[in-house]
Amino acid sequence: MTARRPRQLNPRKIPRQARSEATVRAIFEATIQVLLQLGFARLTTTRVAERAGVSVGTMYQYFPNKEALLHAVVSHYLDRVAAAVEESCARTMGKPLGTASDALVSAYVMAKCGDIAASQALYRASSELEVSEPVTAAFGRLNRAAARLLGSAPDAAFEDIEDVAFSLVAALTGATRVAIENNADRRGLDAFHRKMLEMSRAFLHSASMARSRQSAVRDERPVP
Amino acid sequence: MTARRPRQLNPRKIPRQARSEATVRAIFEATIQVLLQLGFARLTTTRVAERAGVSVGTMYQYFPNKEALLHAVVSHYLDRVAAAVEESCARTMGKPLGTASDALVSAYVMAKCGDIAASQALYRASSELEVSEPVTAAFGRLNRAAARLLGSAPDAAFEDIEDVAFSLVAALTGATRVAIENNADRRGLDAFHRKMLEMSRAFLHSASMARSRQSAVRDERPVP
DNA sequence: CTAATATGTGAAGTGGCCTTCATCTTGTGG
DNA sequence: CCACAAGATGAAGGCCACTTCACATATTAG
Repeated sequence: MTARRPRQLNPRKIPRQARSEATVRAIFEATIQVLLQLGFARLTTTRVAERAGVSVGTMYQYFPNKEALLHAVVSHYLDRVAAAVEESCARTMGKPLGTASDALVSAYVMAKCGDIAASQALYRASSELEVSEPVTAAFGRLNRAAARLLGSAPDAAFEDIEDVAFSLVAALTGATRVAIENNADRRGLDAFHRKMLEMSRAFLHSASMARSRQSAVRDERPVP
Repeated sequence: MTARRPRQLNPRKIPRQARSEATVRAIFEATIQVLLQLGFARLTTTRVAERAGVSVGTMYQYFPNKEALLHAVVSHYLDRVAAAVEESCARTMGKPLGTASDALVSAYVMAKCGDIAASQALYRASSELEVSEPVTAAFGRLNRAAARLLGSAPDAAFEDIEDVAFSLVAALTGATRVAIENNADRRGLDAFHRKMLEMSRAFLHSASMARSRQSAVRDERPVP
């Protein structure tokens, strides 16, 4: 419940030389690799450092503790996904509903499937260990982007955009998670992608039509 | 990947007297409570035993290790959810597509929301700690039940029932997870429930119509 | 080139948690 | 009522991971 942060999560020191930047990158990648190969339960600071080719002490120079490490890795990854979706939404503002729907779905699915290994690894990490805050933040960004996009479609009108956007994004993100966890091969994911395009379009048209019918009865004046 | 099971997961002993059955129940409930109040990372065998009002040794008489405990709790919970959905599907076989869709969605959402606390707690646990096997099993049951249900609808025909069922169940389960994790109040969940009913109907009708159009073109002979 | 600063090292300390087992208590069949 | 089985106890062992810190090495500035 309470998003308490009893521990320091900010980097203890920021990289100033090229050498240390490479170190931090190596630690990031090592974290994902360990997560993938050994799972969260067997991810230890020593193992990550070893895999990254640095000593444990080095790791603790940039991340005050293990939790901060996971937090950083998850946040960095979610940032990229959210940014990709936001950008796609921005490019599609004002387009018809079907186009907007496709853009939203494809941007998300492709961002997640661009690096399936990383996605799988981070689903494992993000689920537990108090990293729920960056997950919630990223979800909020998707939610807002979707709501704005839907609101901008000229051929649609929703009476409860918030609920529609929430449900759509929940279905999209949740289903993608299930698909990636259960069905990692490209073929299955392609089929899944197509079905999600269809599901989103169908849902949005249905939700939009419901409004049209009602508004046509209630008041006739067109939207400004 | 490999579903290795290096550790014994079966109960070390099964309860024979009423006393011990109560003990096991108490341990189950204590596990959920600890999970909810302290999170997975701080769930320890000692704490669960303490909360259950028994000693650690007692716990180890029924569960050979911590992992087995979590496995048992998660499996038990998922069994109930899967059974509820299967039963609802069985009752709805042969009904029109819209009815079937509603039954599937409502059965799942209500099973999950019946005990929101437990659902939240178990989402935390099931994500990590090698309990993915019961999750996969339950998902498979839902998937098969959905596929059979869709196949039985007299007013629908799908060219790829497997993909449709998979995507629908993925969206349903994934979205519900997101909703429960993000949005625990009853009001929001009710709105979510309604939207999922709408999404499922819209998707299924769309997927079914696509088939109708194609089959009408390709061959005219009715399905046997 | 030298001092100052940034970065890297890894053995050792510390604490917590899982698990065991010798022993005690409670229930049951004869 | 007794003996045997089932159930319960919890202190102690052992293991393992996180984290620290005194010291070594590399880089940069002047």
